[in-house]
Amino acid sequence: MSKCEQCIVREFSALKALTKDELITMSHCKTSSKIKKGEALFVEGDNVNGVFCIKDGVCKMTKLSANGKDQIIKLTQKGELLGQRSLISDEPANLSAIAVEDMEVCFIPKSEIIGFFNHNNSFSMNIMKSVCGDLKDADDTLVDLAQKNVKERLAQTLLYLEEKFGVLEDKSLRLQLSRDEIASIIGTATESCIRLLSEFKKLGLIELNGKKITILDRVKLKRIVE
Amino acid sequence: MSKCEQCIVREFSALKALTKDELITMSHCKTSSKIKKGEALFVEGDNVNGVFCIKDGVCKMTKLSANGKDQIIKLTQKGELLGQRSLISDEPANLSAIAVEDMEVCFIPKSEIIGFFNHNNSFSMNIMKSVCGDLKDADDTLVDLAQKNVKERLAQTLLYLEEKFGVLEDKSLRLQLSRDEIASIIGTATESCIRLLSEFKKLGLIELNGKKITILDRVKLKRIVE
DNA sequence: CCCAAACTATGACATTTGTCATATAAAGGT
DNA sequence: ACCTTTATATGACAAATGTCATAGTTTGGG
Repeated sequence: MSKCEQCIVREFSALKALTKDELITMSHCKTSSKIKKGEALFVEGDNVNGVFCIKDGVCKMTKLSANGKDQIIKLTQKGELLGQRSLISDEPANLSAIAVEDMEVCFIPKSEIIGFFNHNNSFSMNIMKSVCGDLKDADDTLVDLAQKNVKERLAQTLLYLEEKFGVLEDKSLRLQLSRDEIASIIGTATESCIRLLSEFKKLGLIELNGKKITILDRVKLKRIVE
Repeated sequence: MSKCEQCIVREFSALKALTKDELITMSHCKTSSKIKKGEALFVEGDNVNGVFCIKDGVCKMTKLSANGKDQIIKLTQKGELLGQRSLISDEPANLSAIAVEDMEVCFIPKSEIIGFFNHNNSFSMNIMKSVCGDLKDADDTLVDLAQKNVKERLAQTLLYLEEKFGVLEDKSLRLQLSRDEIASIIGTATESCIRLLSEFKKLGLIELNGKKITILDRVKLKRIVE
């Protein structure tokens, strides 16, 4: 059992407000696990009963639409927490969390979090700010989905993936998603997504190499987004 | 200056957790005002510095898109609070709040709310649950925008307007929005919205009389939504 | 009461996007 | 290493949606 004190999650999440004593308590009640790419941390409707800390890897938060397609609502990575909303609302998960890379996570039971919540004002404030940040992001995404066309949304998503997850040594996007997953972020058919990626490639905006995508012309992509 | 104790907002919002003493304190620091249809309570980027209680009327929360069109993110009515997210995040408003009916509101300054927040656990929990509810709604709307077509979204919106705001004596929707506003909820061009309303009318699903919309066939509308 | 401005309605057409079919390429299990 | 499955790619076409034009209708201010 490793200590929570040095954990990357502490550095980037609401957990940074915890005291040394609280961290020690947490070290004793947490459970660590490894999740393989494609596996679910939880799915819509599950009672999560706690919060996950992502020590490594990336997962997609998805929701199944009536038409049978999954929509990706959010990508969550190393250093972030999962399941805060369910915990506060005291409701089953509204979204599924599926690993898009192999992950390492810790699970902290609800009772523990509630305890910190009630005794550490700065911790509860952090959690609330994080939920508020999610709400702002969701509202912004909602406007883009309603008002931008597919091409604009694709350009925006490529820039977002570069900004949030960075690039590899060869300059290609670090987070490698399938065409299907990219389509599921921008809310379009897989074929439309593939077609537009080909178009961007022909225009010299990006380079494609299997799953590797390299952004060649940020300025023109930004111009497409507007 | 009226008392807050009997106010409808207390009944339906996070304020129900306030004690008698807190309500009295609030009565003394609140400011009431009337907002005419079309006027703004606040706009994107404003420092709101407090929370609005809606005593009467309805307002739309909108965000301006890069293409110059407003997107309606949420409709808020009598009994609800406004501006919670900005207050918690300590950020300028992400959305504008514009009256779609004449409104009566009270404004409670930030300092007051923060005070309740720090001393009344059940109040802060209520506010958090309310923000979490907004997040869930936003995520759900996001999936609908991404995966449903305009016809499905229009049918869904009509049913939603009936459910949330009810009907008048003549069975028409109580909340009367312009075609432009309806289009701005479902994220489409005004003309498309008008065309589909005409189509629904021809199919006998609804009746149109100026701004009045009457739902005639809930079952078929639900079938369109899926 | 009248008039300008805003809203509603509809046609014609262009553009965007989705669907189906098919071919090739890549990935993963035994 | 082989084979099945899955992912990527592209064409052809249909359907959905946006845009522009125009006309009738309603609304609100003076």
